Amino acid sequence: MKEKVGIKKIAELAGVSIGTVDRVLNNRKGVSKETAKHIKAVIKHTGYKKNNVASRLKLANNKTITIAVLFPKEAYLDEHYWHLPLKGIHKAVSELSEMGIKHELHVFEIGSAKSFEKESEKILSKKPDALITVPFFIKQCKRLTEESEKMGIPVVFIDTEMDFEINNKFSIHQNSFQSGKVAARILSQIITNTGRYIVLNIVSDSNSQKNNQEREAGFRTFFKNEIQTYTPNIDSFTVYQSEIDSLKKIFKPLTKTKEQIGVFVTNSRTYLLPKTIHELNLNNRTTIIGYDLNPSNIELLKKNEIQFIINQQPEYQGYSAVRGLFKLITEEDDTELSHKIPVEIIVKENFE
Amino acid sequence: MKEKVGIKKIAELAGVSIGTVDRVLNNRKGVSKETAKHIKAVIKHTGYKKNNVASRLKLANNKTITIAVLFPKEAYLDEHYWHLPLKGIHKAVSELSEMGIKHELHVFEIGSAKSFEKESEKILSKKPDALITVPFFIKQCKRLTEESEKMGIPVVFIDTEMDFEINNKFSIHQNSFQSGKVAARILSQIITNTGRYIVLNIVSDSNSQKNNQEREAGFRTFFKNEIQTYTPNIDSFTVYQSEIDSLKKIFKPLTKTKEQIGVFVTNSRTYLLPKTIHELNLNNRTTIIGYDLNPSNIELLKKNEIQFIINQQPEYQGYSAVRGLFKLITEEDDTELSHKIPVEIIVKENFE
DNA sequence: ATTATATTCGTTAACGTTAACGTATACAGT
DNA sequence: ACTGTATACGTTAACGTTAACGAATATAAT
Repeated sequence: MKEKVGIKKIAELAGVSIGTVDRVLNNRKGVSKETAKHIKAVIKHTGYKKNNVASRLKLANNKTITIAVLFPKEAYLDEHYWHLPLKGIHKAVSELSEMGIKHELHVFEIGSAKSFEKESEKILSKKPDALITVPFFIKQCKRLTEESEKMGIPVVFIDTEMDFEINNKFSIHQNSFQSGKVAARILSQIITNTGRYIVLNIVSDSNSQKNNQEREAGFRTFFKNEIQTYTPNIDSFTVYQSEIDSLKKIFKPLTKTKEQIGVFVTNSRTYLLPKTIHELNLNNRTTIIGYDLNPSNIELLKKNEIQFIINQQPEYQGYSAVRGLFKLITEEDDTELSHKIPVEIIVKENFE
Repeated sequence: MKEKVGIKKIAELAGVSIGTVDRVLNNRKGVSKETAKHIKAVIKHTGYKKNNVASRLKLANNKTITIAVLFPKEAYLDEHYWHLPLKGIHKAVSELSEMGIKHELHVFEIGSAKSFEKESEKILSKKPDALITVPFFIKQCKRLTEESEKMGIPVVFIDTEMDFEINNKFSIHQNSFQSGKVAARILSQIITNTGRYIVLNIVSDSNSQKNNQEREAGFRTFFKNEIQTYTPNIDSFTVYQSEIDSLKKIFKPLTKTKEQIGVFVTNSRTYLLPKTIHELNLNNRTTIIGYDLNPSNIELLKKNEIQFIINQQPEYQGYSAVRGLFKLITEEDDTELSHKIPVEIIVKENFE
């Protein structure tokens, strides 16, 4: 049975008032060095831990924790992928609302680094307690983290891996390399050594390619490390979303063979492929694995025109970003702010 | 900007003291019918919602929420499956400990309905605020839910589906039927129409067979509904764990063919199979899919002697049972107490 | 020496909810 | 009418933390 020790007990043991104890706990000035040292010793000795329920009750109104969110403007749209992490953020914030926490959504244009820069400046000028965003624009994100570092504002990047190194950065995302390996494992079981493998990067203009590259690297590494018995032929293609018709050219040659085809689409634009596959009548010997449960992908999964989707649990990412930040701010514990999202495989039957 | 309305505001608006408001909120006696009605009207009108932070701060010491947990005694063992939901329970309880919540673990013998009965009686006599357990013994669980219903103690069953119907029951588990279908989907992609399918029930004496049956039913239903082009040969076998050597008899005939073999093990004892497969030299054309990430299964997955594991997120089940109960008790919201656990497919690469 | 200014600390009133306690009124029984 | 006892309510002190306010003492400036 642990003694419940609060600020009062500490004060009593140290022979000072609770006011003074509070001063050292929240390191406010006004305490002599000696007493501070003494009180700290008592605190350590008793193993005192702040009661956040009491603390937040007191602070909820005058010191609300404000979490700024900087997302692509598509987050507003119900049907869009970016809505999902936002939904998770909403959920966490509403669960914690009694603790005095709120969030403010700012949006930027996916294609415009300028708009990202502008909004991040606006956010920082408001001095939020924390920031959740997405590492799309390398240079701007670097700046942002530097600035917020100076201001003592923690930043959490979600969803995408960063191709730059910053200490003290927080990040919640799936390991792209690993997910590529998982995709390869699945396809390899189905296609085996008798079929063909195709890696498809369907890109839009402005995206960070880091994720795609890592995913492909993982995919190829799997075959290198795990498959000793044969060396499969893996062809990679990059297709711009604006020139999606070129998909036909890629798959046309395959109509002449009878082999199994395994396609690994390295991002969420997986839904752009099935039409072509269908038109070329390849659908009964093609297995498609891609990313993300956006409505289009779900639809095609249900129709069995996509066979596997790798889910990144975007809603959970937003949720745990908020939960993690709250823990960081209220108890200086950042352990929940840099975790890996498991690679989740989804098939048609997951929706039944 | 919502007006923050607390008990004080209600009192002011209703022209009574906060004491009286509190009395109607917690329906304690001592309020005249008229004033009660009036106050209730004001409450409804303002959309008042209890501040649980304040409430729990006040109540944490004298009215701790006690959650009884009745688990197989294997839950004590780190390496055992039943340790995982318990771990989740621990996590949630520790997160909520400041809110004044604790749990008490009681254990029963997996083989003994008597011990389950005995412990549940012991638990009820202690009048906990809630109970989390496992629906192993139909009759005893029925009794238990009836008794606790009378006493107003909510019960949450986790992990396993129940084959009995009780209203007002809470349950957190995976849909077995669905998981069987997912397993079938995966195997069907790999084995196709050229190979053989085997469903394996490795049972111990006393287990509820409900899960196994449902999983097999889902598995078979998949082929019935989804596969029009061929009718695969699916053989089912039941093997007692104590007579595990009989596995050899089952698989011996297959050594004479060259076909692909897909084995669906309907429970967590999947780890008992690979040895036999290996000994019969079938491992390079056999795909095994089973359940649960116990250490043995993980080991074999890493060695690629099991190819797929369906995870039921047992830790999360325990976690959300506690979270859900807390929400039920503190805000009469039971929405989080009857949810489905998604079917999660795990492969070797998930561990890298 | 006297006043001004820092430094160090204790006191106290909140935050919103709870419930024990106290008080006022009504109504019963004698 | 008088006492006893419900009944209906208000008052108040907690829960643990926070921080504004003020008091006391020390140090510096004149």
